[in-house]
Amino acid sequence: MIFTILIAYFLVLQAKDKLIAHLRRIIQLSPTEEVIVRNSFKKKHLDKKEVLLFTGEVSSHMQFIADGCLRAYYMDDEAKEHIVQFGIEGWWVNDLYSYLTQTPAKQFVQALEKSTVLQIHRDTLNDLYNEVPAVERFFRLKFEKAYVAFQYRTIDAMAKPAEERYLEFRTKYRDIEQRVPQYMVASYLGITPEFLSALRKNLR
Amino acid sequence: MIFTILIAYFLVLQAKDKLIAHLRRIIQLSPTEEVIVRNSFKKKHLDKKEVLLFTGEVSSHMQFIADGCLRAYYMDDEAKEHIVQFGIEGWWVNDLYSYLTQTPAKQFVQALEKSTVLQIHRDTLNDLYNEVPAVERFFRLKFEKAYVAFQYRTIDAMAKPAEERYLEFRTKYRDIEQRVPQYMVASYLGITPEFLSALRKNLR
DNA sequence: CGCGACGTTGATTTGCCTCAACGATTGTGG
DNA sequence: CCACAATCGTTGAGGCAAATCAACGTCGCG
Repeated sequence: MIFTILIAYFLVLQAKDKLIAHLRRIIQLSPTEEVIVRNSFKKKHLDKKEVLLFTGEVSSHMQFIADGCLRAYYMDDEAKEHIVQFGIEGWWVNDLYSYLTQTPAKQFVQALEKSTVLQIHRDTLNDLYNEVPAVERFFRLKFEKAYVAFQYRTIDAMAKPAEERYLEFRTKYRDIEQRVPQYMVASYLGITPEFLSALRKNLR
Repeated sequence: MIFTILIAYFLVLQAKDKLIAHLRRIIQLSPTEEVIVRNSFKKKHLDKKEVLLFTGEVSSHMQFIADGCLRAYYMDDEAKEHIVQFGIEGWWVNDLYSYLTQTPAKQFVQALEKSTVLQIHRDTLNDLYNEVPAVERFFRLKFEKAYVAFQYRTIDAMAKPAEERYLEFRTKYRDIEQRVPQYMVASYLGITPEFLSALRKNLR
């Protein structure tokens, strides 16, 4: 019993250590600030297939993935899934539109493996921006990067053929490709599983 | 002569007033801070078709459009243009990847009309983030919004047929549609001018 | 006026989708 | 631990959305 508690506590530390290391790669934090940041996040374990955010809910947390693999996706009017984003250790995942505008989410956020995320509530984070300005800088830089990444994804989606996009996905996210089923890669790329299968055959 | 100078000075003020009003819609600025911000930007006039940033150059400024209309676009290997972004009064335009990573731009930024932009140098802006933290908040919020917008554009590009995307563009950017040639709208939507023409015929 | 920039039209081709069926794994309850 | 059901990947036939190519009409403008 005590042993289990110790292990659990150790896992919390581990997860938060990852977060702090992640932040430190981009900004500087004083020891005091580090403590404030640590205390602002809560750990949450997710089983495989567990849903962290449902369509229709309002997203109230930012989520850092300490362990595991998640996806954000939405269902169109024909009940087809479209994957917006994958996330693994060290990534952030959310329906950001819902979070920012406090409107019902259009996306699901779901664990694809047993995962651990660190959550920070919107109000806590907004306070944190004032208490620890470096955190605001962190997110500014983060969003700049994320914005650019999506810009390129958009351009690619419109201008490049599926095969090229697949090959780029492959080199860029080799770790992800091996952890998720192929039909999800297809969904991420905006093509059908059948067509991706055909593509792959062609590449051999 | 003096008269011209007076008009020019008036235009500078006008342009910077627009910028300040733009910032004030999102953040608060003390009178002192306002002056600092004003002095950080330099005005630049652009003729129709003038290029503000060439592919291969490194983008060193953020640019606020005070007046006119610009586009950011890139050329693929087959020398075809792809429009990444339009911008009119009150928008920001740049090859952000180049700006952030200080690598050669892949995009052109070009005026589609006689335009006025306010430029701030990267170094100046980075200093400004420290001097006037509200500016950093402004850009964090800006990029959050821009990120979400591109996320939706990506999803739409992959999941929705061209006709639907065109109709959405139309309602969302009616002001832009009327100011730019139709083939640029097609390029923005990721379709050929011929196909857009056919679509429009179909809609009547 | 004449030229270049822009929009349109039609014929043909192609990239990707739909639907249906079938193996191969995986996983799960009895 | 096996049997059976899901889940996942693959194949192939047929169809549609959008691209390509070529030609032509119409402006606005130097």
